[in-house]
Amino acid sequence: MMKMKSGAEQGACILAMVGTQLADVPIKSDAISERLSASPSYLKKVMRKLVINGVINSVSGVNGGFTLAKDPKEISLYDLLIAIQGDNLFIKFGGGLKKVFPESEIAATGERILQDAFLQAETQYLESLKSISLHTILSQAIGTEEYQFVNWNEKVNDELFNQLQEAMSEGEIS
Amino acid sequence: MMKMKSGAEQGACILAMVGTQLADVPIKSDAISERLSASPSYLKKVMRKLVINGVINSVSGVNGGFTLAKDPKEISLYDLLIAIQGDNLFIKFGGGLKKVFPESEIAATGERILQDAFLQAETQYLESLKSISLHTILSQAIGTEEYQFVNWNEKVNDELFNQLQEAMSEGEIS
DNA sequence: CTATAATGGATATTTAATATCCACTTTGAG
DNA sequence: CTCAAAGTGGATATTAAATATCCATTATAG
Repeated sequence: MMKMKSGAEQGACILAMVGTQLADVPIKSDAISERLSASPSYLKKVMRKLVINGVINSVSGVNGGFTLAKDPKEISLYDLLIAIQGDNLFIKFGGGLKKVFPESEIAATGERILQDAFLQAETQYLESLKSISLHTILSQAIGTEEYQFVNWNEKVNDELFNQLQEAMSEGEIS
Repeated sequence: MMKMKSGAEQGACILAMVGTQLADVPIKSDAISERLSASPSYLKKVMRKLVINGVINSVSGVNGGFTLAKDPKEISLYDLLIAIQGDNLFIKFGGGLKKVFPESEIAATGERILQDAFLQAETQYLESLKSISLHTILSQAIGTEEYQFVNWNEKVNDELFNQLQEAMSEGEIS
């Protein structure tokens, strides 16, 4: 089975599907993994991360599946990334400098400076991602504010997307 | 042999040693790997990355070793990270969305938005790291501007660092 | 010429990410 | 109440990437 380059990209695709799914019909994980040609069991674990982090909701059983847990305007790339990657995202500095300068304050001071610097950088990174919401991405890409119009659980006619695109390029400017 | 958590931390330790080495005596890679209790051959490859990226210089042969390629004020954490990690640092988005919305512009537009957003975030991250120089870290941690005073190729008396610390805490404020 | 140190390629090992399998729980329908 | 469909969770397997080793080569000083 083909491997996704990164869990984050997979997460983005998941949100694209959950976010465009008809609001009252939960999307099944199998529908997503099929479309992404991704490992069904692993994809479920990825989706679970999104559930645990409050990005999507899940319901078990017949008619079960996944829905967005919040308004798409309240779901940012920050939320996506934190949910998928947790704190495994960035460089972590341990106590390496202690080997260079043992038993003096030099190592401790140095590490503090390093940690502050990277924390600062990480904060900038994450803050930047907070400004892009799922709503922004979907409405811009699809060209309409009513993007919850697909039932991915059924066979999807991909031509529909083309028609939509054409209609948009004539009518309104997104 | 103990493994370093991350190449970046190892790189920081390397720069700490090269940066405090007596200016006219190149430091040998074996002196560094011994002190860091790191794999000598792998550490050489890490150092090679720093050489290739213009952070340090190398000389082969007897009396050979490594020296800083630039003024410590001109070496930033950005330089370190780029040298060590290259472009493997961040999330990369491939063409995953094309599976969700095939053959329409939706995927292309979506990916462009995502890529822009992450590029923006990465830029913020890296720019932030540019503001911290090796000079800043060493002078702050050690407490003096004359930090190129160690010959790591010889047996180092670690007590010296403690004495230095004490002298600093009496005399000047760093 | 020789000893020392960095370089580079091929390969091995280890770790983390990805994937699979299966037993379990939850839910709605009949 | 039972059954089938769907998510959950744990144990484990596979794969890819990072780390490590080995060894032959090149560069340099004496």
